[in-house]
Amino acid sequence: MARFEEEVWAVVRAVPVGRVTTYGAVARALGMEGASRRVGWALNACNRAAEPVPAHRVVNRLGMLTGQAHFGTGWSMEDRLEQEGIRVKAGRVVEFEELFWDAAVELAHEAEGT
DNA sequence: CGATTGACGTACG
DNA sequence: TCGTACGCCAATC
Repeated sequence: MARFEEEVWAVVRAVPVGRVTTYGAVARALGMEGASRRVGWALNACNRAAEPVPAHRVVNRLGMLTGQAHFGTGWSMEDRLEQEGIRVKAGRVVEFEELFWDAAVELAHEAEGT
Protein backbone atom coordinates (compact mmCIF):
# COMPACT_ATOMS: atom_id res chain seq x y z
CA MET A 1 0.00 0.00 0.00
CA ALA A 2 0.92 3.59 0.03
CA ARG A 3 3.82 3.91 2.41
CA PHE A 4 3.10 7.55 2.18
CA GLU A 5 0.47 7.20 4.88
CA GLU A 6 2.81 5.21 7.07
CA GLU A 7 5.49 7.85 6.66
CA VAL A 8 3.05 10.53 7.69
CA TRP A 9 1.84 8.53 10.67
CA ALA A 10 5.43 7.87 11.69
CA VAL A 11 6.29 11.54 11.62
CA VAL A 12 3.14 12.51 13.47
CA ARG A 13 3.79 9.89 16.12
CA ALA A 14 7.32 11.25 16.38
CA VAL A 15 5.93 14.55 17.55
CA PRO A 16 6.69 14.89 21.29
CA VAL A 17 3.86 15.34 23.73
CA GLY A 18 3.11 18.97 24.33
CA ARG A 19 4.31 19.93 20.88
CA VAL A 20 2.56 20.41 17.55
CA THR A 21 3.49 20.31 13.90
CA THR A 22 1.96 21.36 10.64
CA TYR A 23 0.86 19.58 7.49
CA GLY A 24 3.42 21.47 5.46
CA ALA A 25 6.17 20.55 7.92
CA VAL A 26 5.27 16.88 7.77
CA ALA A 27 5.04 17.01 4.01
CA ARG A 28 8.42 18.69 3.84
CA ALA A 29 9.83 16.10 6.23
CA LEU A 30 8.76 13.50 3.72
CA GLY A 31 10.28 15.42 0.89
CA MET A 32 7.07 16.84 -0.52
CA GLU A 33 6.88 20.38 0.63
CA GLY A 34 4.09 21.31 -1.76
CA ALA A 35 2.12 18.16 -1.02
CA SER A 36 0.61 19.47 2.18
CA ARG A 37 -2.85 18.42 1.08
CA ARG A 38 -1.82 14.82 0.86
CA VAL A 39 -0.70 14.90 4.48
CA GLY A 40 -4.20 15.77 5.58
CA TRP A 41 -5.55 13.06 3.37
CA ALA A 42 -3.11 10.59 4.87
CA LEU A 43 -4.14 11.60 8.36
CA ASN A 44 -7.71 11.11 7.28
CA ALA A 45 -6.72 7.53 6.58
CA CYS A 46 -5.04 7.31 9.98
CA ASN A 47 -7.99 5.30 11.16
CA ARG A 48 -6.63 2.43 9.14
CA ALA A 49 -3.40 2.68 11.11
CA ALA A 50 -2.80 -0.16 13.55
CA GLU A 51 -1.82 2.31 16.25
CA PRO A 52 -3.65 5.52 17.08
CA VAL A 53 -2.05 8.46 15.37
CA PRO A 54 -1.90 11.71 17.38
CA ALA A 55 -3.27 13.66 14.47
CA HIS A 56 -4.53 16.21 16.96
CA ARG A 57 -0.95 17.45 17.19
CA VAL A 58 -1.09 18.31 13.52
CA VAL A 59 -2.47 21.70 12.63
CA ASN A 60 -2.27 24.00 9.68
CA ARG A 61 0.54 26.50 9.31
CA LEU A 62 -1.51 29.05 11.23
CA GLY A 63 -1.82 26.74 14.22
CA MET A 64 -5.54 26.38 13.69
CA LEU A 65 -7.28 23.09 14.46
CA THR A 66 -8.68 22.72 11.00
CA GLY A 67 -9.12 18.98 11.27
CA GLN A 68 -11.27 19.24 14.35
CA ALA A 69 -14.36 18.59 12.30
CA HIS A 70 -12.88 15.29 11.15
CA PHE A 71 -11.98 14.18 14.64
CA GLY A 72 -15.45 14.04 16.00
CA THR A 73 -17.98 16.30 17.54
CA GLY A 74 -17.39 15.12 21.09
CA TRP A 75 -13.75 14.52 21.96
CA SER A 76 -12.17 17.21 19.87
CA MET A 77 -8.60 18.23 19.25
CA GLU A 78 -8.60 21.11 21.71
CA ASP A 79 -9.39 18.80 24.58
CA ARG A 80 -6.64 16.40 23.64
CA LEU A 81 -4.15 19.19 23.12
CA GLU A 82 -4.99 20.66 26.49
CA GLN A 83 -4.57 17.18 27.91
CA GLU A 84 -0.98 17.38 26.75
CA GLY A 85 -0.50 20.83 28.18
CA ILE A 86 -1.08 22.67 24.94
CA ARG A 87 -3.27 25.70 25.36
CA VAL A 88 -5.87 26.26 22.69
CA LYS A 89 -7.76 29.48 22.14
CA ALA A 90 -10.52 30.03 19.66
CA GLY A 91 -9.63 26.83 17.83
CA ARG A 92 -6.02 27.87 17.57
CA VAL A 93 -2.89 26.69 19.42
CA VAL A 94 -1.63 29.33 21.82
CA GLU A 95 2.04 30.20 21.27
CA PHE A 96 1.91 27.76 18.42
CA GLU A 97 5.19 29.04 17.06
CA GLU A 98 6.92 28.07 20.30
CA LEU A 99 5.25 24.68 20.41
CA PHE A 100 5.89 24.10 16.74
CA TRP A 101 7.91 20.95 16.14
CA ASP A 102 9.44 20.70 12.70
CA ALA A 103 10.00 17.03 11.95
CA ALA A 104 12.17 17.90 8.97
CA VAL A 105 14.53 19.68 11.37
CA GLU A 106 14.17 17.78 14.63
CA LEU A 107 14.48 14.37 13.00
CA ALA A 108 17.42 15.60 10.98
CA HIS A 109 19.21 16.59 14.20
CA GLU A 110 18.78 13.09 15.54
CA ALA A 111 20.11 11.70 12.29
CA GLU A 112 23.25 13.72 12.82
CA GLY A 113 23.72 12.09 16.19
CA THR A 114 22.98 15.15 18.30
C1' DC B 1 -10.82 5.53 -17.47
C1' DG B 2 -11.82 10.47 -16.41
C1' DA B 3 -13.05 14.16 -13.31
C1' DT B 4 -13.29 15.90 -8.54
C1' DT B 5 -11.99 16.13 -3.95
C1' DG B 6 -8.82 16.85 -0.02
C1' DA B 7 -7.61 17.80 7.87
C1' DC B 8 -2.98 22.95 2.96
C1' DG B 9 0.10 26.26 1.16
C1' DT B 10 1.83 29.58 -1.93
C1' DA B 11 1.23 32.96 -5.58
C1' DC B 12 -1.17 36.35 -7.68
C1' DG B 13 -5.06 40.03 -8.08
C1' DT C 1 -3.63 44.13 3.30
C1' DC C 2 -7.38 40.95 2.18
C1' DG C 3 -9.41 37.77 -1.13
C1' DT C 4 -9.33 34.56 -4.90
C1' DA C 5 -7.17 31.06 -7.80
C1' DC C 6 -4.20 27.50 -8.56
C1' DG C 7 -0.99 23.56 -7.57
C1' DC C 8 0.61 19.29 -4.86
C1' DC C 9 -0.16 13.64 -5.59
C1' DA C 10 -3.12 10.19 -4.51
C1' DA C 11 -7.64 8.33 -3.64
C1' DT C 12 -12.40 8.03 -4.41
C1' DC C 13 -16.67 8.27 -7.16
